[in-house]
Amino acid sequence: MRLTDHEFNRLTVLRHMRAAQPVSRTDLASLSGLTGGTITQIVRELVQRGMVMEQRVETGGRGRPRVNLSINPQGAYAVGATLTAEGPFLVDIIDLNGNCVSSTSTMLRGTQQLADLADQISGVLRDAIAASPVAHDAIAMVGIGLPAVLDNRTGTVLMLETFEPGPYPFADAIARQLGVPVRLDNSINLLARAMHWFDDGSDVDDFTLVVLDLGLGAACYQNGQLVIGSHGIEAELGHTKIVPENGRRCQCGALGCLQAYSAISGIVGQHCDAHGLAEPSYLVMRDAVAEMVQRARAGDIATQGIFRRAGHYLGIGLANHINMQDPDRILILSQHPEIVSLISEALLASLAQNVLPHLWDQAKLAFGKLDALSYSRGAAAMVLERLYQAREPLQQT
Amino acid sequence: MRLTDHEFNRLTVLRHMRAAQPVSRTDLASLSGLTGGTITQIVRELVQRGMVMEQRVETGGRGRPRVNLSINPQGAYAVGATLTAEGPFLVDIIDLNGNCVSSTSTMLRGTQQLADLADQISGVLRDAIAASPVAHDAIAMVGIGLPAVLDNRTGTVLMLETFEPGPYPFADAIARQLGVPVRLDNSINLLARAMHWFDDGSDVDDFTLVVLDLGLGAACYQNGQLVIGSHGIEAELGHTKIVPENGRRCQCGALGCLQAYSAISGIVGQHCDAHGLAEPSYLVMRDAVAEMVQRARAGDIATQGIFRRAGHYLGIGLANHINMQDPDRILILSQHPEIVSLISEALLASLAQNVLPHLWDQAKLAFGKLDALSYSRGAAAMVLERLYQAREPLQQT
DNA sequence: GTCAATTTTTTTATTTCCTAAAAATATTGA
DNA sequence: TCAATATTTTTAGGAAATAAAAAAATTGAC
Repeated sequence: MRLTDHEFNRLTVLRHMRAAQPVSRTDLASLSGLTGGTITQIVRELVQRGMVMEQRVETGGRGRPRVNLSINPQGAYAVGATLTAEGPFLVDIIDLNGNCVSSTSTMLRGTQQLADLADQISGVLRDAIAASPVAHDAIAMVGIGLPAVLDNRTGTVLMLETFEPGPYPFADAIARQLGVPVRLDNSINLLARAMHWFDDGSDVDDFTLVVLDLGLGAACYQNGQLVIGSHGIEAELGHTKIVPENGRRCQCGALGCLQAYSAISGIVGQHCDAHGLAEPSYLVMRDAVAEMVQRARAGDIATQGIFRRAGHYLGIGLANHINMQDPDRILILSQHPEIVSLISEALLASLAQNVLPHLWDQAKLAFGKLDALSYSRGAAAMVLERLYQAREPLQQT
Repeated sequence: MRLTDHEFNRLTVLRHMRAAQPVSRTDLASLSGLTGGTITQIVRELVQRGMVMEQRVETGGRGRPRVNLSINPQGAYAVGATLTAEGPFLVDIIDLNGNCVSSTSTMLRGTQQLADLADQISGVLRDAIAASPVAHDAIAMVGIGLPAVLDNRTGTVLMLETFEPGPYPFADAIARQLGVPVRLDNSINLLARAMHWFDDGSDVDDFTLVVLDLGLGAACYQNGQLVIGSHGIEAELGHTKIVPENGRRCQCGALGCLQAYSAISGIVGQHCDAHGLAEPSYLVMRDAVAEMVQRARAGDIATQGIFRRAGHYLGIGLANHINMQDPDRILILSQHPEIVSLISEALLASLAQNVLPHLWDQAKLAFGKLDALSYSRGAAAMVLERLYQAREPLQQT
């Protein structure tokens, strides 16, 4: 869906305001390229809706003093929720600056019915909102992230592992029970949204986010927009093929997937292969890799080799992506910085070797720590983007 | 550069007109979602500019008869030119329907100076236009395709093999000498533009074009726009890495590139490796591969193996792309259908094996023949797109 | 033949939203 | 007190969309 010029301008103004806040109207005009009159008009609307605050400023110089504008964190709240791979369902209530006001984690009852899952989630959300200091009608929208194949425009879940296959109108089901609009997206897309909206990514319009966790996923922004393939699926970096012959078997059934070498599950899996152990379940995978980190640090050559290979192959996978797409920046996120530090040397060498010379610049690459809140912030970012596009007032209060 | 709403609407109307011509205003309104009044206004401008013709229609039914609209092929002409990998410089003059009016091929004098190349090209273009039945001032614009790294917004060449490195303002240099606006793009991007504007791709807004020739290239359309990375380089499918260890050396210097296995140069190269021959030059590469085709057809197991591997690896490379980007369609073009038919079985098997099940559908894939005119049609398409965005009259006649 | 019915196209009134320029506002320093 | 100055708002004007009314061009029934 193409935004109208006006929607686009409004979003531009808000994005500049977020990045530069507090900032005057005049500065916003020069940042955005719009005229002062237009800024006045757009800002007036945002102030009336309670999303933006004004604040006098004593400049000391001559002339009419500027009025600084900033996002009003209390202007509205978004609920960001995530179903994690390991089970707990996280609910955070986020203000307009991306700060968390309240946070809960709930273990859901096992089920294979998407309808049942939606029911449970509705209940958890209702409780979380009730228990929070935020009034129910100050919640503008709910954003939910799922590790699923889904259509984020309609909020329909197509495929969620261990559940009966969809399509199921997940967002609608929850919205009906909760009485608040609900938006849905894939977990990794949410992280990318969080980067783009709240973090360093906010001034970068073309970047790729790589998440090195139990699995390996990626999401791309291009021209300031999340790239969504024709099936609405995130970039499946983990299932690109790195080893063409006799590769390791991946959970997806294919052979030689990057994930089977460079994701945590792959790293642990290779270790188990070498020692004739059964691969541990997801629940203890993090413990297993922590032990491998110890070994590698203690000088275990074989284990070091596994990490080195993980870095080398991840470099190939990323190089392939860079050669195809030429993103401006790449950000690798992980919950486990110690893993990143063990693989980064091989990764950089592999990138330098495999990316086309014109396309390679080390400054492209950055590493970051993934924390549980990022998902919720992403869900909130998705909601904010939607809110800012809309023109209705936020609250009925 | 974001189009304004009006520009976008104008382009939308023209695209629908092209695809459905001849077509009435009313039908255009429902196709485009715009109101009749808007269509009247946009079409009036296009008719005044001479780009669209009206034609009465006897419907037989009741009511005011519809007036059919179609693109006026003689409304303007675009020059499409290409510097081919093997040397000849092709110049075609193309009408607004993409049909070729006049065609020349010239061998340029060898040089390493981009300025010299631009001079030669200017001369050839001037002669080609003079020799054609089209008046000089009916030429609205010149589009040139180069197998180069370049910035297509500014018409600057950054890197063209065997030439001194840029940046060099190639388009400006030619435009100054010729007195006609000039646009530049990468050759493979041009092919994608030709597909999107003139051919089957015109109703598909997300597709990937793969060109299997001496090298191996690709270009992607997403949301009806050519995807251009942050360096303006086309998707370097040929330099994605398929063999992670001890792969063949590629012209780019790296090891294990897809191009070293699945491009014609790679196919011939593997044959030479096996027989201890020196790799032939680009000029006789096509003869060499033709001989290999004969051998394979005659039952030579080793040669068949090379083609099979080419297909298998191309399948992996494409699967990686599909898993990352999820394009709606994939079109594989080649000048040599016989090569495609030798590799297609292995290619399809490899795709079926390596693409994630949700993303795979055989209908996605199509094969086509690449003819020399396609490049020029692409150059013309680039020019037309630009023309349609502009609002000045086409000609000074 | 005339005219009601019908379909297509154009016109008109209205709205939205931008820009440029003028006006208003709010402050400091001479 | 007011000139100077910087910021913001207002105003007038224009581009381009929509919805609805009007106009145009034809057929078929009587």
